[in-house]
Amino acid sequence: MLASDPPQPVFRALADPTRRAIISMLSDGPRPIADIASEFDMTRPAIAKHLAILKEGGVISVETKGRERINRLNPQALKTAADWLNHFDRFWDDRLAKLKTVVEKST
Amino acid sequence: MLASDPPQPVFRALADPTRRAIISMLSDGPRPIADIASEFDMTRPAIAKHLAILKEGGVISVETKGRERINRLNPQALKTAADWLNHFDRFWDDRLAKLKTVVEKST
DNA sequence: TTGACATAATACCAAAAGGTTTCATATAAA
DNA sequence: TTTATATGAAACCTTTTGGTATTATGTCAA
Repeated sequence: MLASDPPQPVFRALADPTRRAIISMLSDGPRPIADIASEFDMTRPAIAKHLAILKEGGVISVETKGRERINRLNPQALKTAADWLNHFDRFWDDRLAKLKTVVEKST
Repeated sequence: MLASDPPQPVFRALADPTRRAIISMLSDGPRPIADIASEFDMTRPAIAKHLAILKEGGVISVETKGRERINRLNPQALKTAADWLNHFDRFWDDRLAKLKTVVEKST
């Protein structure tokens, strides 16, 4: 059985390589905008736009701390996309798919 | 450790809801273009463009059969995207992540 | 061989995406 | 209280995206 289509904003957020790089970056811990922007050859407003799209997709959450805004990865949103894709894993890994079913049922 | 960024065309292919619907559709078996287009409220050329993008991403392969062109799902490309996302599963499912590691090592 | 069918190819369009620069605002620090 | 810092927000630009309609091409079938 296939998963129903996941919320569009998650896959939209994943569609850009800069945003995927930001996701990887934030998996090491939360960071403010300017800090993130310093790692890209791109202006800060451009990064801010990417962060806005990541937030729309629920991929990050933002916490204002003084004059800084801390961007924190929200991996649950990534799971939404992963779940959709993993429904196709029966095509590439039957063994693992079966094992996962066992694990999930044993919960 | 995180996966390196996967080929951009795969995630681009996944970014559109129509294309994801086509992927689901083709997971039931290969189909020609007109057949796919008949299930959407959209012209056939529009569907043909989506199929072209799916093909660029390696998500489908196309086989010409007489005057028909059969579109077939290529799940290996989906695995590329799934692999990238699943590297974050330590954030949402430690138990499953560990189990997968065991399974992969036992190969 | 003529006609119907499946698709390709082209031209065109509006809106969204991805970037820039410039300016405004709020907080921290001297 | 000034000044520097971190960010927001607006205006603008170019390219890409997602769609249309129209026309052309190749293949099957009567």
